[in-house]
Amino acid sequence: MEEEVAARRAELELLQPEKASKVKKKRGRVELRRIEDRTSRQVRFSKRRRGLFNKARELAVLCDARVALVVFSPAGRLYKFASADSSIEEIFGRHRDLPTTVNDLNIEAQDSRINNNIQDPSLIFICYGETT
Amino acid sequence: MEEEVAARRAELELLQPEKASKVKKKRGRVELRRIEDRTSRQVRFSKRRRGLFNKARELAVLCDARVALVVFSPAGRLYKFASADSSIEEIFGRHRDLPTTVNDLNIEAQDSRINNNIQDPSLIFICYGETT
DNA sequence: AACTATTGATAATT
DNA sequence: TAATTATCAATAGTT
Repeated sequence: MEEEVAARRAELELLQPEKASKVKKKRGRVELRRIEDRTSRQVRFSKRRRGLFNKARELAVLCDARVALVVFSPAGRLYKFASADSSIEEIFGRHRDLPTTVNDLNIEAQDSRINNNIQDPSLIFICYGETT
Repeated sequence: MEEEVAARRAELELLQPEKASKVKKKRGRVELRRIEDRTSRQVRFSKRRRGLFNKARELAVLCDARVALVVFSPAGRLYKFASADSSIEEIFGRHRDLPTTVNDLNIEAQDSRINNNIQDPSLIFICYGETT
């Protein structure tokens, strides 16, 4: 295995610099700005989203913290996590049919809080998304 | 620098296993369950919280995603992040004096949504915490 | 989608 | 309580 790596490196060094940079683009530090290429952005989103949610779960479990996390993908898909699962699920459960206007949202939000028996007053979490 | 590491390793290998395990406890995979020791738990919370929020910020910026994250420490302290800052800040701003009952929460929540001009209908995020 | 080199996060330690 | 570093985990680039 290590021999394969060494062989590959040797091979790369024999290439022209231009060619080598194409074969093996320098990674460098991750620049903290929007990724322009649409495909890369989506791929990175999938990878990083998974990582982020794992971290959130770990923090909640290991450290006995309450964590609520909501992410909308650029495409408008919704991802969520809450350590106080029952509360957030009750609230979310009513809103699979996502409303599209602010007025609708306000009305729905009131309904959801009134109709659900919220058990944990220290973490109330209401969220809506448009699936564009 | 590498020499120092090598020297230290060599030193450890000379120790008795019992002694060595005291000097250098095997890290192993992080077990996904509540950390019992209070101090460790708090230290880990601080470190992991910082990491989680960095990841959240990176996901939002790099991938142009909307991210909302709320964490309550075991001690009840509140930490939050939202990529749609203005929305969450408006909502949060009104609730520095944290209510303590579910009824209070419902009333306050209604007020906040009515009085704030919510600009971004695809990310509405209402959260309350008790500072115990 | 799966793999690997590399960076980044962090558990243990000082 | 903060700083260091050895190690593990996440992921950028590649296939």
